[in-house]
Amino acid sequence: MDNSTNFIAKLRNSGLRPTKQRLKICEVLFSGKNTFHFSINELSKIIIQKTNEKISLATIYNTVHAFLGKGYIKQIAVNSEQSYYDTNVSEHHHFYDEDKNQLIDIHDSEVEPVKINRKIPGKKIKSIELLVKLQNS
Amino acid sequence: MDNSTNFIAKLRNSGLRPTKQRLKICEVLFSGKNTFHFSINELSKIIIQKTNEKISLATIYNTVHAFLGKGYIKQIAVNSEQSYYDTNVSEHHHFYDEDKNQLIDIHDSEVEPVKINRKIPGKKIKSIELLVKLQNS
DNA sequence: TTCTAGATTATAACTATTCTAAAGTAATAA
DNA sequence: TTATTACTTTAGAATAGTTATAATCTAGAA
Repeated sequence: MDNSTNFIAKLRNSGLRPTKQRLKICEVLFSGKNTFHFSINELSKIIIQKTNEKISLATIYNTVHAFLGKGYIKQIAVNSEQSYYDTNVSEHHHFYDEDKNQLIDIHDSEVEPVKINRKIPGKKIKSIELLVKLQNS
Repeated sequence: MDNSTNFIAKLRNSGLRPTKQRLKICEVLFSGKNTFHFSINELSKIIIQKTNEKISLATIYNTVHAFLGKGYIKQIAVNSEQSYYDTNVSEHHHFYDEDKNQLIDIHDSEVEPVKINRKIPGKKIKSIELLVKLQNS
């Protein structure tokens, strides 16, 4: 059973039709051994590099939103210029290098777990994001 | 010595000309006893409410950038739809209520201090932002 | 094979933000 | 004061990221 078979099942199981485009995006996002961060534009370029074919921006946006909804990827709040996404959906934190415009994972062992001693009535915590902005020293 | 005198001195001391618009924005941002969060659009509306006059969006953007540069306010990374700013420049963290689109301060006593046990060569930490996203429970 | 709901696409539209260049104003010096 | 100059404000144009639209296409079911 190769990767593409896996992706077909993965998509079907979560109620998404395994279209050519979605499979291609799965390949790009989930075939490598490492997780990574990307913006929509970067993803578009990676797709062209790796597959020599272009997927329309609209479809990339649609697919990224669908994958977000299914929890395949997550969004990272960095700044308001563009959205960043992460193929690592486990709870973890980030350095953001403002000069290189680059996100770097912070591993659990590198930071004390964040503990919030306050509750907001009627609300539950959806996510905890820690962003450590870096500048040249 | 009233507020506006203070703001004139404040602006002059940091090398910004105390123009009518900048003074007005100072009033709106720094006269109240509480700090608060705002987007550019919200600020524009508050100015109109409080002074019955409109300041052009370009000037508001300019001024907010100038004030950011001088450290009068700080920016908060919430999402990529728009920028949020905070008149409380001390290091503290936030809840973000995604349903109400509202930021809520987390006080120091409500969270353990964040400690990062990792250094990135050639970089220094510029800021540590913790954002706790909330949803209806 | 046919049908249909869902998917893809190019492109238009929209929103937040930045740029431009003309007109206005604060600070300085005479 | 007045004149000069550099900085500021402004409307509106331009740009970038994202979302909406509507026509075409396709996966999956009948």
